[in-house]
Amino acid sequence: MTYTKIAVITGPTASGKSDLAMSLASHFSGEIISIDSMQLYRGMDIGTAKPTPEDMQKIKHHMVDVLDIHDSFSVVDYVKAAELCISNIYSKGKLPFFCGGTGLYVDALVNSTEFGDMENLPDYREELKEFAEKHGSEALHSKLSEKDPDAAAKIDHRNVKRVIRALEVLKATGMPISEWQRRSKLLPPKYDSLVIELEYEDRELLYERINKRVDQMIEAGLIRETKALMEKGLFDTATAGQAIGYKEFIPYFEGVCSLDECVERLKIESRRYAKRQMTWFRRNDKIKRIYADGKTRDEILDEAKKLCEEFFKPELIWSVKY
RNA sequence: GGGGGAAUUCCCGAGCGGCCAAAGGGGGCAGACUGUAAAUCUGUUGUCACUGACUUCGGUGGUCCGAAUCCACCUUCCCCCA
Repeated sequence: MTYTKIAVITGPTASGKSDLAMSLASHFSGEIISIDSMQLYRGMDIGTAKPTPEDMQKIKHHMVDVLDIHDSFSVVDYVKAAELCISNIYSKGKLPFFCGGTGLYVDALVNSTEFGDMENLPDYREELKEFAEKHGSEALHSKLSEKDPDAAAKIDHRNVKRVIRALEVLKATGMPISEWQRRSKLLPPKYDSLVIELEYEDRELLYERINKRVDQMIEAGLIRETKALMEKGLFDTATAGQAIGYKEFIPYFEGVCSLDECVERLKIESRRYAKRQMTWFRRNDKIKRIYADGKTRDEILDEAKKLCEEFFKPELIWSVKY
């Protein structure tokens, strides 16, 4: 039994995964599918470290610039669209290389998570949110405990967002979210995937890269970009406005903080994000981790190439034949 | 030159005789994560032989049963008058 194969290059922000993915895609005649929740949005270029127009000209990129900042989006939407990209790429005789650091998206894709068909219930969400504000998060949590004790046991009562989601799923589908999760885990994944994580063993090295990249973003015109997005209402949006790289400048525009203070804040937020990403990937025991410490681009590329060659062996023979 | 104020654990900052290894925040570290995920949330953060012991609150010396807290001197910094 052979599955469709996909390669995923992931890792914390500023680890150098885009660069690596570009090289791999060009070497293996592949195309890149971004697996990043923020590069989806048009106009959010510098702040999301989006591939440059030149990069995108060299190698075809999917799932970049597909949304307006006001569009809402979810993992489910992402996976659906990405699956289309995969078959599209294979139909051209090319190989799909995912590249990005959104852990939830990576897992949903790789595990073929079944989220269930449901409509969101924004009014119900709002109602629950108000309930929590009025009666406290514990009161909301006990509502969940009555109806879905398994989910309640896993979610901290202070994590109101999650509690609301669990209640919403129950109301919308009639089935507890814990049951959805249980069933989803039983389903076999649709794809055979190779997940490579690029990381740094020495945290300081990564943090230095992050700091440096933020400085480069500023030089590249991040403030201008933020201003333009702000005028379009970025900070009133549900998803795009959460991106690290823009909201950190709000105090500067409001005149509350200096630019330097906001830049420093952005660096901190980026570092902390990188940490969360690494925590996410660390629990994935199937991941192939490459430590970049002290290695040249070519050395890293060689390591990744070997993994890809082994993984895509049959596909590569096939493409040589024709 | 004279007068006043301040020095606290990685940082900011509370404490002003015992309940102080010292509030709170930041940062760090660790973790969770199944439809907003660059989001949301949790734990931890002096050392060790860790239900106890030891070393910390600018320095030195003192008062006291007992000091981060009181006194003296010293060092550094800030403010006011000159």
